[in-house]
Amino acid sequence: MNQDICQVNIIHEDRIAKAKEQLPQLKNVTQIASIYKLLGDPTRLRIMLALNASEMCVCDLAALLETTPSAISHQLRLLRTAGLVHARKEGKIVYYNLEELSAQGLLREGLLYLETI
Amino acid sequence: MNQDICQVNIIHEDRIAKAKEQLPQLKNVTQIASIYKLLGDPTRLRIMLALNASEMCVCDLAALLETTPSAISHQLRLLRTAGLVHARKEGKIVYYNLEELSAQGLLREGLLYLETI
DNA sequence: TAAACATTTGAATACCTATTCACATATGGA
DNA sequence: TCCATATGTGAATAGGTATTCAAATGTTTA
Repeated sequence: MNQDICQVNIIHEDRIAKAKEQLPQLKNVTQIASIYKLLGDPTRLRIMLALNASEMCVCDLAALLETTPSAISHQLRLLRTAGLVHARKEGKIVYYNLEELSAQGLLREGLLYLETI
Repeated sequence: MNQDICQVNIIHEDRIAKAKEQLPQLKNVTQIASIYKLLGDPTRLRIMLALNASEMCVCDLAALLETTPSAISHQLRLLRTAGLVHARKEGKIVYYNLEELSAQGLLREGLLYLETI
């Protein structure tokens, strides 16, 4: 079959039209996707779930997740840039927290999903 | 600093212990992460949102999302394997639907997240 | 000041993955 | 039967990314 964009053989124009109305702009969908993507890595998701339990520093997270502070720090930067966590510095130590009202609903739904399996 | 697993310098044992209690098993966290990851790609997320609006076939999705049926089919296979969508064949045409009670809560939260930006 | 330590950062690397392309399969109609 | 069409599939590839390693930065304390 023709590999080009499927323009000729549109099967259900009504359904396509309805979905087109309901679908957010690509730009916005991409933005939501970027949040899902951040939660889609086990290390980052564990960081988020750990911070959901308690404020923690980089070394805490490294010990808890049995990895290196460097790996944690790299991932925290991504989470921070996306506004999912924020940092609070106290002397040498940097404490990380979940950003309220950002991804907690998504985290909650993820845990609910787990219960259904 | 030592790049090995951070065992020596555990800063807040109480917080680590609390988080360790609350954190699901790595195996389970990884499974949730795999769902987020599937939603973390713009093409797949748009497929999911489109199917949330209406049942559609591969060609419909290709036309709506302005890509090839092949690309759509590849992504649908991943979504099907994960149990997020299911297929219903009718003659030549394969209709795809969202699997109820699977990722709809996650989708809803994603759209809510969009409203907060 | 010097040393120890928590964290960050940049480059390198190994792995993953989304799309494309070519082709196969399957179904319906002429 | 032959053809058009809808979908699936496998290999190849280009781009993305998580981790590691080495080094730097900033901060406290001796």
